[in-house]
Amino acid sequence: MLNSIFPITDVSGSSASSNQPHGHHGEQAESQGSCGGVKLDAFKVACSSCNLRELCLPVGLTQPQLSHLDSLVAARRTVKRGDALFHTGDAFRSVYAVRTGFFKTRVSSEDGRDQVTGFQMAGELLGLDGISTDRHACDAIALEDSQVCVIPYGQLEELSREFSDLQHQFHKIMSREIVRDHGVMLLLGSMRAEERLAAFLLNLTQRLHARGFSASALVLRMTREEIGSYLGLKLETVSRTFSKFQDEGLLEVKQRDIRITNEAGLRALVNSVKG
Amino acid sequence: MLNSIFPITDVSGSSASSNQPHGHHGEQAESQGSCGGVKLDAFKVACSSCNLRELCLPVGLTQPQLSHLDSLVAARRTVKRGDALFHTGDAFRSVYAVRTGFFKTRVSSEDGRDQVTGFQMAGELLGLDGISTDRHACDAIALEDSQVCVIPYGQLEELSREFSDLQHQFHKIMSREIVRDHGVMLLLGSMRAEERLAAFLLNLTQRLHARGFSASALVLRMTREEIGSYLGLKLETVSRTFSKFQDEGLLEVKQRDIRITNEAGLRALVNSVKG
DNA sequence: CGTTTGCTTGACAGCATTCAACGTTGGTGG
DNA sequence: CCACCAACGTTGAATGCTGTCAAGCAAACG
Repeated sequence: MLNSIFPITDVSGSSASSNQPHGHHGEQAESQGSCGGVKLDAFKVACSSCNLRELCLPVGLTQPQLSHLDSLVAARRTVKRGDALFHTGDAFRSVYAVRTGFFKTRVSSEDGRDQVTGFQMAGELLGLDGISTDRHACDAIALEDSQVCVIPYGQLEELSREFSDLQHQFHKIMSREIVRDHGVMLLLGSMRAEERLAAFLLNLTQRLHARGFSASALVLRMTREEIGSYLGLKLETVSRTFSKFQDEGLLEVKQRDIRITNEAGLRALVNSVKG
Repeated sequence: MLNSIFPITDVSGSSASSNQPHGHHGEQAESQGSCGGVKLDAFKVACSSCNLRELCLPVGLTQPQLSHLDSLVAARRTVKRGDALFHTGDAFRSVYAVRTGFFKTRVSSEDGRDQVTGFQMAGELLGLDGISTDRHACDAIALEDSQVCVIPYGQLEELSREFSDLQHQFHKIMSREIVRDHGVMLLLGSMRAEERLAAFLLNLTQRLHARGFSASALVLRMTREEIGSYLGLKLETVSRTFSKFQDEGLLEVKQRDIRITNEAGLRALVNSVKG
């Protein structure tokens, strides 16, 4: 039933309504060092043995290349739910690969409005915005207790000068983010509330499915307000649209537990949206 | 009056309503070869002597590095107004630097809607979306007769393995595109029509100013519909908003000729939007 | 167990869209 | 040179989707 590309450690057991892990707290008891006030896990977990390597930066690398990458990704960092991995304006030194947990990124305008620009899950990279000006251009906030691999950017550039495969994979990841952003523009610029939410749910389940989770049941890690911000809607509209989908038999909605009961119906609302 | 960072050849003379060049047709009479049905200019114009080098890929490179880049950017391509530089699905082989002219990029959903994702002017790069899947993920359409430098992507990766400065500059350009896209998301997700159009105009004039044009007078290269698509509005709304700005004394609008008469007033409408 | 935070729902208002008509511009060919 | 046509732009009136404001409920947290 689980079409696992790789086994996630400890998928939280027997819950029928969701097969997403709710915590991954087990590993965090490892010995931790500290560096500049942020907690860093001293234990090094090699990319070469990481179960996310088929979704993350190492895609397509050979074993020898992987061992070089291992020496680069020297530290992991734990970020508690609600805390920021980085803030707008922070000096940019590293990009981060989500190892466990869930993040949002958001940008803010001077007059206080803000916009969620993405949600990141295991294997996805954070911080690419910082290359442009050597300072981060958004906030990255953990939506649950999370762990990231710290990838010092200077060393990444260095290593990707040595290995064209790594270089190309890194470029692909940046390019994919651009393509994804354009898909979001299409969504924000031309879709109505129902279409936006349907596209959002299909995108989430597709990504979860690629990580071995159910394609039909999911637990939202974000609030209605955060969904609304991402989709350019108010939280009330998001809530109403969830209720509407439920009335129409497309979903079962219990707060953050969502079960898709008519995927074709959702798809019919969208017909598009890449990324 | 013209705060030129560099002199653009032949800024079209004495027009009071605009100091943007309307064509740059002069150079296109050069001898041209052909390659796969597309016109390629045989004349090689070196990056090292290009007046756009401070805005384009070569930013920050030394003379020796520049001469290497020169050997890479071997061809220029002419694209007539209305024609595509590339289409969605085309094989990705090169990125392109706009030399003269003006482009739009757009993505399309399966059900026919499309969204303009950006407008590109001299010195800006096109085609970065293609790295992700080896196929272009959008259409790039010339909004006026234009000329681009063809930068074979494989060779660019190669050369950027050799020169870290080039590598870093290329990464910066990709990152900047990501940051810009996030700014557009903020615009689409949280701003009202007036704010969107004000932000759009300020962004355009800022970029034109960086290229030596007036910060207050501009000629729009795109239709109301294209502006609307970019801003997530209908063309009627764009038109109405232009009229409203004119009534309020912020602009003088004569079809595509725009003169900003109260920049502070425009700025007050926005207070934000990067990119 | 109470407080806070998040979610749902209703009534109403407002901004942008839709539909429609008319005006303007630039190119083409008589 | 002028007429005509097509594409583009402007404006009005009415509709509708989403936002706003408000109230009540549910869940999470200490």
